[in-house]
Amino acid sequence: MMRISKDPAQRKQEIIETAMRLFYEKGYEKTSISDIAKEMQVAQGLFYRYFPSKEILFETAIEQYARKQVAQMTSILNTSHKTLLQIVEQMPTFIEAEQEDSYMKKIFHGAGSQEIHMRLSMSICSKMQPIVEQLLQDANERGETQISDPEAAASFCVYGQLGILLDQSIPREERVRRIKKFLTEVLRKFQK
Amino acid sequence: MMRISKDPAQRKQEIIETAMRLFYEKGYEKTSISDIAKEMQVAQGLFYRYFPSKEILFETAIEQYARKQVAQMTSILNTSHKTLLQIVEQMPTFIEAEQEDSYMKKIFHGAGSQEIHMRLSMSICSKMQPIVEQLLQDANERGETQISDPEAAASFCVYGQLGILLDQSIPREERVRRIKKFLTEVLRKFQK
Amino acid sequence: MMRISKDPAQRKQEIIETAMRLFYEKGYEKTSISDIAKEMQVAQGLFYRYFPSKEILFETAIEQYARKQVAQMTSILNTSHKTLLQIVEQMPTFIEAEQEDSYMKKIFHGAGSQEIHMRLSMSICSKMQPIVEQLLQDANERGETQISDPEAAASFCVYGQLGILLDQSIPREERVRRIKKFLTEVLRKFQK
Amino acid sequence: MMRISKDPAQRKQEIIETAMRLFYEKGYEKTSISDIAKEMQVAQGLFYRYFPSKEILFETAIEQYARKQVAQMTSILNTSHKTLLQIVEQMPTFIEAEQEDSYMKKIFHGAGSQEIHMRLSMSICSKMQPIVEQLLQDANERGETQISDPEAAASFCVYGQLGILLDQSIPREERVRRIKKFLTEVLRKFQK
DNA sequence: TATGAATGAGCGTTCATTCAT
DNA sequence: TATGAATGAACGCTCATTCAT
Repeated sequence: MMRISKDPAQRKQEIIETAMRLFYEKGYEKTSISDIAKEMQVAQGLFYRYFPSKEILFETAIEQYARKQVAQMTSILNTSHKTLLQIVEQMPTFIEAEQEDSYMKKIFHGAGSQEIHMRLSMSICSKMQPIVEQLLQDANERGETQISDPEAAASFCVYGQLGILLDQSIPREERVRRIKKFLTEVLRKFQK
Repeated sequence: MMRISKDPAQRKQEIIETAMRLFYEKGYEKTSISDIAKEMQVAQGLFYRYFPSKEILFETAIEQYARKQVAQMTSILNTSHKTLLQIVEQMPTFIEAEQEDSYMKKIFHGAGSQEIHMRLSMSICSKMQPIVEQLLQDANERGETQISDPEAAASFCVYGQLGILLDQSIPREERVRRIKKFLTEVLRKFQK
Repeated sequence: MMRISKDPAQRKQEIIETAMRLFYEKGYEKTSISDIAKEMQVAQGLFYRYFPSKEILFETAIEQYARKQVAQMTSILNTSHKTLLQIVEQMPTFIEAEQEDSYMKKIFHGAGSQEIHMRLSMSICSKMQPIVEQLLQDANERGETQISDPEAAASFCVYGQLGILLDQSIPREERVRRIKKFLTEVLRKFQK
Repeated sequence: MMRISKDPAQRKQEIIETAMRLFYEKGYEKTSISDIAKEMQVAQGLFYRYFPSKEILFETAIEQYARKQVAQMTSILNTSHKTLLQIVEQMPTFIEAEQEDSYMKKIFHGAGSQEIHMRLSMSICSKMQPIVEQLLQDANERGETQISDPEAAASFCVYGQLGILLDQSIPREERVRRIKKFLTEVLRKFQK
């Protein structure tokens, strides 16, 4: 086979993306290093120049994807001061936070490995919770709301979305709309 | 090895329990049928008289445990008519719904396979959501509350707990207390 | 399960027949003792009261079936003195020698385990060869024919049929007809 | 263990030959992949780089050996025009068509797995029949013979040899001699 | 005689990982 | 940096056979 040298960072990224796509399509355990190498048209051994093991790759990939999603979702936060209601309105949800990632487009829509789906969702949630908690505290301090347990509240705000989000019998936009509507409703009740 | 015949139903249950314990301790993929057999002091082949495959055992076990938990949690429901507030107060949570199950005692407390933990939690949540949704609808019909989207609300009530529940830096009873307190608070705001 | 006692000889025969049917349908190696027991609606352990091992059963069954077929084919021989030509005309071939055996009906017609098919054919051929050899010697002695190497001739007469017999693109009766016609033709040339 | 890389084509052939030898010595089912690997002093997993399954290896090997044998037997055919009698005289038989193949030398001589022997013989016969049929038709067309059913005749010529060939009580050369003598005798009778 | 739960050895196959080139 | 043949340890699963009842 022809030998193609690439920029290491780029190669690494290529591996992560190919792997995630396959992990999502077939599941982690059912995706072999050989599958990934075949897909990339590259020798199996090359993999071990970039990752010490399959498991590390998996963690790295999940982490990277979760981070990307969180970055997307929080992209509106730091630009200016907003009320919670505005944030709820404007913040992209899990679903909307997808863009160019070829496989990400599928992940909250159709079938695919539930395993990865869940794992990624949980990773995203655990990253979002402290961020939301801070938002709630800030709102409390601004006198905008009166929430007695911001940590618990953040848990409900973040993880509470999962039930609707994972319900694939509801159309995609509908899910987002209802989540936002519900959060808005609750929020109003917590405003002074 | 000595040959000990047992009642098939009992043997099957014994397999489920041993398997779940090991799955929880080591993870699904890292627990081999051989491990389970060794733990039971039984021939490996015996397993296949009771389950056609490891995967089926897994599904069966998760399903059984989820069902048990849900039964526990909903045990107070059918006895009499109660207000939502009473239900929230009295309903056992994930955590409290543990009793005799040798391994269940550990699962929401200490370490162990996140994988099984999550999988079980999700299974329980997906079973609880429609039940809670019905409770909310009933309360609406009784004129007790005014919740515009009971399905979304149920999602937040059920899945929303996960963030707190999974936070092992908080002591166990504390977690339950805070969840109940938060739910009660929100609920009050939705009462007419 | 209900316990049904049967005449041992009958049970043994029942096992042979069930086994042969399954061997034919699925192949020897792919048929398990458990399959046979299930098919007979009988406990697995029962098998070992009648046969010391699966392999012995197989040999016994092949032998019995081959013997039956040979008996069929040679049934016309001992009744009276006949010329070779008459014998060829009247002798049932492999194919025609089938009767009541439910599975035998299929064996030389449609699909099924080539393995058993071949094994049985070979067993039948090896039993037929010395018989045919004797017929040829007798004919020589009667002055009816002049065949220099009756053993070789018998080999060609018996095994030679296989090519046509196994050719399932030719209709069943056609195969028999052509074999008999060819043998008759050759035979005529060997008559003085 | 030392790591010895070889040319893939050569390795594949090495596997085929080792496997065939073991299949012949012990039978197909009783030869495990592990046996083959041990014999080759190679890791078991290596096998699966070359063959997707044991069964495919078997078919490949039988096919290859049958083809080789047929090529040997038909090697004299295309060089020039010959009469059937000359062909019979000169054509190498099954037995003579063996040469360098280490295990082939044994196969038509001594004991060994009847199973492989038969399977190979049948494969060779089924390949030879149409070739012989064509030879007979050509002879008919040349006016050399008058054979009414060349297909049936070919079947007898090819498969008919099996009885003698498989009779291991007769010395090897003797078997060949008698087959050729018999075929010659019959052939003469079919000449005009 | 019959049952069927239990045994235990072994098999085909997979795959993360290594290493000579 | 890249290759891909080779390793070797497991693993899920099957099944002929045994034996307590």
